[in-house]
Amino acid sequence: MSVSHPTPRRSRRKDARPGELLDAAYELFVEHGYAATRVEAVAQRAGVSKGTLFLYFTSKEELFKAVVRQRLSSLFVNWNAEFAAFEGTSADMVRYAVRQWWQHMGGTAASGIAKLVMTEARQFPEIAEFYRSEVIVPGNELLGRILQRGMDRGEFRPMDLTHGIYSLVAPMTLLLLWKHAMAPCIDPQLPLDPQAFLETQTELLLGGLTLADRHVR
Amino acid sequence: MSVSHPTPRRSRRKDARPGELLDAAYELFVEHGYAATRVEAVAQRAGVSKGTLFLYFTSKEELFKAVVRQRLSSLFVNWNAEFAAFEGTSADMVRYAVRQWWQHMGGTAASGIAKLVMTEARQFPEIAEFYRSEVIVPGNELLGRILQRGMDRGEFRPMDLTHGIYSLVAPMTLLLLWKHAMAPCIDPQLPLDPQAFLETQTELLLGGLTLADRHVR
Amino acid sequence: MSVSHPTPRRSRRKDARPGELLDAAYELFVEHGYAATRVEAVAQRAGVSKGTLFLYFTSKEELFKAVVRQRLSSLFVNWNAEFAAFEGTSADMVRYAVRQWWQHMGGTAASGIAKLVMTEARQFPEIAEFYRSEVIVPGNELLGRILQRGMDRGEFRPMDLTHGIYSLVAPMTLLLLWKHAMAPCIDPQLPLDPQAFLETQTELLLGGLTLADRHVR
Amino acid sequence: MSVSHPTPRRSRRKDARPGELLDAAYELFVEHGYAATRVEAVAQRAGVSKGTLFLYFTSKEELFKAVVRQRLSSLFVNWNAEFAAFEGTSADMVRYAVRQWWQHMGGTAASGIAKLVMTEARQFPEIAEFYRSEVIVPGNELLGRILQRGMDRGEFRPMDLTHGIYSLVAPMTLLLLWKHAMAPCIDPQLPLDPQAFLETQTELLLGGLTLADRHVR
DNA sequence: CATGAATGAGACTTCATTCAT
DNA sequence: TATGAATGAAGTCTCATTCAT
Repeated sequence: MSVSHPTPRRSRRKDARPGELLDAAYELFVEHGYAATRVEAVAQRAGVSKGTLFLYFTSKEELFKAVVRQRLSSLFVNWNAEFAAFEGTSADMVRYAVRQWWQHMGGTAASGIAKLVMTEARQFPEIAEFYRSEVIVPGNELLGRILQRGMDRGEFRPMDLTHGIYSLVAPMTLLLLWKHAMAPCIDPQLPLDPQAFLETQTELLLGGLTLADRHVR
Repeated sequence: MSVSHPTPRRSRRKDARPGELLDAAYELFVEHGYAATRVEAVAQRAGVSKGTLFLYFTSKEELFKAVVRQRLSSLFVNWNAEFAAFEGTSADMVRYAVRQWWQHMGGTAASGIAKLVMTEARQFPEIAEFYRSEVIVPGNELLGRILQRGMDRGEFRPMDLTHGIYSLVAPMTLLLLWKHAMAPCIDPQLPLDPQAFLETQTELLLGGLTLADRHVR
Repeated sequence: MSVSHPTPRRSRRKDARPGELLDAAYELFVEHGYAATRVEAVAQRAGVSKGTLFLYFTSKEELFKAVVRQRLSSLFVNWNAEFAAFEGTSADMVRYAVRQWWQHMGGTAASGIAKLVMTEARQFPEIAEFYRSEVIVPGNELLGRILQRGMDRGEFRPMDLTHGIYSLVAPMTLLLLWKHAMAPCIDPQLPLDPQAFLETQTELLLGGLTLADRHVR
Repeated sequence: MSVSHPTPRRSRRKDARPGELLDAAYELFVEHGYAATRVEAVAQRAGVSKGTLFLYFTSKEELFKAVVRQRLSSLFVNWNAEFAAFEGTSADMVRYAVRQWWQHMGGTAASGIAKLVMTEARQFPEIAEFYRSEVIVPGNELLGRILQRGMDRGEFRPMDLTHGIYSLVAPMTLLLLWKHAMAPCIDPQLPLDPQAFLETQTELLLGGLTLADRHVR
């Protein structure tokens, strides 16, 4: 409202634009879904006109794909390295992985992407495929390596790897949905503390996975 | 043009119309989402004209709500009674509940409703509220009663009830999403046997929940 | 302006619509060209709304192609038969052909099509090809047959058939352009009586084509 | 950023700019028509930015008119003088005129202007009027003078001057259209050698026009 | 009841034109 | 003078909804 600095209407900042538009689009896509989001609203939120948006993205669909790409890229870039160098029990490794996930994905804006993909995957097979190869596959492989390490080292009991992986994925997925689909509508009535739930759940799973003193007696 | 004898073809099954429309709408809404589903396609699939649809549903939105309502209603009608009379270990009760869920919800066409609610809840708060009161609350209460019973009877160790409930809900949710959001796009590449997964997961949770005879089974 | 008969706004006449739209579109396309013609204007002139137009033609481009197709089709349907049965001098046959052309093409609304094709052929190769195969080729063949007949019968002197054909085509083309491109803009200042010109031109050509008493002495 | 020595690159050929833009615009207008030509494409082809174009031409329409004006101006500048001094038969004069036309108009890039006028005259009456006064009128008068000379000298038989003129104009017009409207689309299938056709056509007309020594040549 | 032709608001996208730098 | 980012009016097309038959 203050007109102190003469903010130029046509500020020349071509490099900043795409990011601003992407951010605006992300929020609106997550909130309203692809179809119900009007490109004009995206432009408006980014502080530019309709036409400007099309200067950077050739179509609404391209904008959408760009949003997903931007938010997902470099999600698993250095994770693998980190885990390769991990020293300690495999149980701690699982705990660490879950905590990392919350810090870099579940608890961040990136989580909205998951809801977006769930919601629109069927209309945009390209997006689904991208999500599969960029998130699901590397994520599953990472978790799989941890579980395998545990079995190899005699920390975890033998198990079906796929089931083990999805056991870890399930609570994460639940939280993503909760956060973006249910909570915004009915939040105060069904509270759920994500981190506490994640921790409890992890321990519960580890209890089932670890050999511990199960067969001791 | 000739109206010689009263052709009963037209009035074939007037009363069935709303149901046929609801079925057609359900399938299309699940497959394409609310926005991408055209009312004309619904009418066509139901074998009537576009105009006829508006004879039974005042608007697309009403049609959508009717679909959700129809699919959710009477989902928990007699479940509670069944469980109230249950005799046996609480672990078996959990196993039974999970199996029932698969039989009546997860494994059936009704499961699409979950995807629908996830995807459209934000656009239709009414739907979200309806889902909450008709599915989430009764479902949670049911599971809560089972877990409480287990604790009361000394079968399960003390736990935070909410977390326990969601531990059971998580794998179910994962499966619903898998089925309706990811699988249709990327199925063959990431196979997951739902029932086997459910069973494994249940046992894993029970292993963590049960107190005493952990290593017995 | 008279409201004698209660003309129903939504008169049900699905079969009449395409023709009305085609007529309206024809006039506007000829007058303003493809790009400068707005579909809404076409609809308006046909007395319907924008949406109605798209009920019958999937796009502006399809509408355009339909216009051309409709106006060109059946132009050469029975001409050939007529000419095959012609008896008389080949010179009379040429005169007859030119007169027929004026009656069925040059002097009618169909002539606007020619201008349309000239104008838009480059943006619509499909149209150009259609015009070639439906108009140019059959037209040229017809004229070619007449000239060949004249040569075979010793009425015309030997000539390059292609040049002969285009000699006949040239004045026709000039008239088409005159009518649709120049005349509407600068008419009163450069008068040209089409039929008289055609006749003069035909006789002039025939004078050059016929052997007559050229080599008599 | 450094302004050490005055870089003459930018001011390379300021004065050439309008000409380059006009050339680029001419080509694109001929190729795609007025509406389908984007000013950005013109600027790009001229090697400048969109903004620069508007420095020289206030609007797309002005650019178009400038193109036509430039190409038409000085087309008939010294022709008349040339013909006034002509010595020889009037038939040769006609042959010479036709050949000149091909050399300076029909066979050159200037011919595209005719197509442009044909296609866009209705949208730009100003252009039509300009074409009339700059091309049609002087052209017709020139041809008219030649024909009149022929009649005055007893070389040509009496004729309607207007018809005579258009008899000469017709094949030229046909060629222009052929070149710019049809040939680019359907060329290889309907070949026509312009110069040979022109010559044949001219002789044919002369045969009809000349009185006496018809059979001499 | 049923139909389906007709409507028109609204969405995406283009592109001539402007203007701060 | 030159740039090119930004604008916004205008155009094509979609689709939920209406209504005469």
